[in-house]
Amino acid sequence: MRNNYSFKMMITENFPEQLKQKGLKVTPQRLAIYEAVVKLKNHPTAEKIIEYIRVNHPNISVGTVYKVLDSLVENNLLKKVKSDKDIMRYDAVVIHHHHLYCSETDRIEDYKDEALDTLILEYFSKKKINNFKIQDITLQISGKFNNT
Amino acid sequence: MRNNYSFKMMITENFPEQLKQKGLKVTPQRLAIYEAVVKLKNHPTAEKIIEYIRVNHPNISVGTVYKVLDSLVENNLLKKVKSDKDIMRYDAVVIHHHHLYCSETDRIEDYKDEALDTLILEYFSKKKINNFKIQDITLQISGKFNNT
DNA sequence: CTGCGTGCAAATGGTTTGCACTACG
DNA sequence: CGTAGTGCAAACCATTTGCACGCAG
Repeated sequence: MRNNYSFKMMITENFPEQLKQKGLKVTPQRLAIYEAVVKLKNHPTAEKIIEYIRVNHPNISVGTVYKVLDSLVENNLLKKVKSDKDIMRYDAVVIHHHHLYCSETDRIEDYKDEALDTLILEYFSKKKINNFKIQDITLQISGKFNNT
Repeated sequence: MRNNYSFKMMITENFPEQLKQKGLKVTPQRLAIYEAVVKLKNHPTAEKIIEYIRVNHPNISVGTVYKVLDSLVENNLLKKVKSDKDIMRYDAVVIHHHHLYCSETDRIEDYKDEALDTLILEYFSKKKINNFKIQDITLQISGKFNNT
């Protein structure tokens, strides 16, 4: 977490072990679904995940996918991402980071910037908000990707 | 927009006139729905809005409420607010501002802070994001309200 | 045995859509 | 007339739920 360049690397580190630590059993369904979220770029919807795993696991049911996603989010192994649409999307990067949104293309990219975080934290260490205790600040940065 | 203390005041300014400017007809339904969003604190859901207007307008239908909300959002007279749940909520404050979230109570408060905006803008005027052109930055500030 | 995890299908619930009707220019 | 706006009810669709089965400890 100290180095920015590799903040996405930890997402695949020993997922089965993390399941065990949380008291969750290691099942083919959970492995497949987690792999789908990691491999699929652009913060997939449940639908995309189902589509992806169906190739190698045609028998995993829709209900199971939602149940697994919920339990992984609850155990902080995945994160839910709100998009402009009212469809939930999922993110395998669970450490603190921001998001770049393009409303035209529905593309969502992770954005980590510790200098920015520090700047904002410093600001709020001086300026308090009335009757509110801050726990977390996440930026939604909207704009356009340059043809990539 | 220059003075912070009154940033919520403009929301009620001559709504019928704004409708006309956008080429929308002034109807009792639109007035009632807009009034509901303004009067109801905490960024109401469609359900809360329906509940509110039902008292004085028992015959406005659910479909109409959704259609009116959509058209007002499209014409920038209201804004959609994403909450943790997958239910849409609406905000009568359409100028740029941030949100304070309390996940425990589902409370959402508007937060305007031009000094903070300036700070962040200055930061990004120096540091560019690769392949991305920023159009808007919105903060989601999560935390807890102090018993108010 | 005990129970977590799964598959399946039905149910749920917020939102949308189609269509006929109305009011107003 | 012509059309934007509305009411109503059915449809939609992402997600949830209930339940029976299966597998591992």
